[in-house]
Amino acid sequence: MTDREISAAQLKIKEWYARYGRDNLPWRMTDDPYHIYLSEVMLQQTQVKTVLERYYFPFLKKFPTLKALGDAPLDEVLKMWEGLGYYNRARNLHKTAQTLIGQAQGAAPTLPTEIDELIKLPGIGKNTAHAVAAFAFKQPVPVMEANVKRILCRLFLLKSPNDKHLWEYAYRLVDKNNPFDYNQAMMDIGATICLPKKPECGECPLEEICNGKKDPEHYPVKKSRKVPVREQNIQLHIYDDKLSLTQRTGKFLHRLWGFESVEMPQCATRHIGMVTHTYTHFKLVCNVFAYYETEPEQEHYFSVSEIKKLAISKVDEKIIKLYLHTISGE
DNA sequence: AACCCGTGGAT
DNA sequence: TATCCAAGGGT
Repeated sequence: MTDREISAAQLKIKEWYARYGRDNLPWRMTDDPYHIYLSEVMLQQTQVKTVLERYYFPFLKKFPTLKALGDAPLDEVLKMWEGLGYYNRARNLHKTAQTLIGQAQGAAPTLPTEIDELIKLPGIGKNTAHAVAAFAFKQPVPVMEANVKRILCRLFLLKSPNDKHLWEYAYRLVDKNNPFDYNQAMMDIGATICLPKKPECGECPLEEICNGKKDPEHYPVKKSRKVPVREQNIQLHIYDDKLSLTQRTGKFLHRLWGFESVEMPQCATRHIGMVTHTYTHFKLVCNVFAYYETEPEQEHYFSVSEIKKLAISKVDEKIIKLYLHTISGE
């Protein structure tokens, strides 16, 4: 594209954004870098609707500042993240807040304004660093996430480009006079018009210059993924109407409370049902067994109301639900 | 570079 | 119901 064509496209984008942009997103209406940073992390691989309706406001109410976040116990942060998934994000958020508190030496902690400093912080990759720089600090840099990626693939007929290539296109197109509006507009166009399936090219401000408008769904090529099934036996240790839960230590669902799997359930257990849960890379099928103990054999036992205070993953929530359903039918 | 890491919206 | 995939990052 020539410079003239790029300028024309930027003008179209700007005009479209003024009329159709999503102007009610709270992280667009604040200047607080911490709020913008939090939204960017929450929105990683997560839809706007989920963050907006269930997580953004409660989290900020509980942790209004970087200082409040870093000073809080990690388990409280995880509890506010419960159900949002990719829990490493919560851990890295907490770690980053603590790092910045340390660097502030008693003053109020602040986020760095430069991309090369932002990207050193855990949980901030190239895109999030660019997003914070553009949205919180008005720097003339592009973002390059799922929406922008799809638009670029269609504009320039890219089937499976690498990120380096995509960043080159993104830098060429960004409106350096209006990086905030430009980037927000690109994400809105991707989220509302340039959809993965059945994009509405007739409504798109970039239709004239788009090379992929004839067969947009061919760009980019979608990769199929197969989801292997894993079977597990879950043995509930029950003592005095309380359940034994442990805090996970591995990479998967790290630090969340839940039930451990066993090779073989002990004798004197009762099969109370099955629970399935589909993750991105595998499907879990759990056979759940109840084991009633006459004296405590595990470390921690929790009543139902005590469990509600712990951060628990969705599959363990399903197991608890099955257990409650079982005992209510007795 | 390929794989791991969660959950739910949308169709 | 099954499938895709979302404001990605870490390893």
